[in-house]
Amino acid sequence: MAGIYICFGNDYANPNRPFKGTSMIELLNTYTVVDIETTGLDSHFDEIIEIAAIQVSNGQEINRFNSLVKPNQEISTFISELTGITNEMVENSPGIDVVLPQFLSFIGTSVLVAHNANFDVNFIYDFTRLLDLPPLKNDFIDTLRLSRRIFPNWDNHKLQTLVNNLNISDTVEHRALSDCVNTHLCFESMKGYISANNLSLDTLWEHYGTMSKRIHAQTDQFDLDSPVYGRVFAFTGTLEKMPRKDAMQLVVNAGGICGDGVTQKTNFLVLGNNDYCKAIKGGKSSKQKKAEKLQIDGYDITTISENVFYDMIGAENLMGGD
DNA sequence: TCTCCTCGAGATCT
DNA sequence: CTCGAGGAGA
Repeated sequence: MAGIYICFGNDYANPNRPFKGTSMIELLNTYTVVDIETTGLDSHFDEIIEIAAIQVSNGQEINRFNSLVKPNQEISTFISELTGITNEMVENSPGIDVVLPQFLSFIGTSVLVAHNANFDVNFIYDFTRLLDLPPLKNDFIDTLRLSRRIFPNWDNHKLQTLVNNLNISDTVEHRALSDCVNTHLCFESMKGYISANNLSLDTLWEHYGTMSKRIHAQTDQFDLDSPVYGRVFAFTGTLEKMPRKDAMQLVVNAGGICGDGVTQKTNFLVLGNNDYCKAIKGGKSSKQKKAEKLQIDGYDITTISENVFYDMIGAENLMGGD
């Protein structure tokens, strides 16, 4: 599908991990599944002992990465029993300083998929900083978050539970590559469940915030001279050339701001096809009427047609020129 | 009525 | 971390 990129993440930047990517909910077909095994839960004190990734294209695995990692500290018996990874096994394995650059090269800039993705992403992020590597910026999809939303009645949403309930396997191995395989299958299974049951991300997240809140910029490099930059947009009616949320995406990618309704802060109201309200008195939507009133009252708001909107967004943004 | 915020409860990862 | 509840402000 077209480049819709709905993110349902935090609006505020994480002060401890300023370059960390966004937790997005998007049913992508091309992504990289990642998983790590560690000596414990705390990325400040614990270390990675195994790291794996699976490159997925069109839903299918096309490549995999897998490596044990020798930590500086001893692996506790608790972790050895949990994962099956012993001190002996990692004795001759490379350190994280060797493995992490290879891993980062493998995942590139792809969107990551993981179960409780924040755990893996935070761990990897912190070790990129520790080793003075470029910080992990990849956006990511959390299958934990997705399963909680799709199956709210389940007792829990551990990977083990997903694997069982989705009839993928009986047991989970608690090894990095094995968990990647399971997470891959779980994600594909949930995507299938959504389409098979005529669900969609919009319906699943219908009451979470508002549409405009769910759309985040795909870039942090804005053209400050764009007529869109820093301006507040609202939409009314159905656009002809694209879904409204795609148009909102264009706005925020150009550094603009989207609102759901017309307020005193709105600068532009984009008029789509309003056939549906022909029957309404004056043939104008409530948003259009409100915009006209605000304009009369002296507010900086202009109603524009869909075509004028695309002109404002500008060929320089869509065609990569300057 | 709508938007923005703060806060607390509840999970999941090894 | 995520999400929803409840309050402040318009």
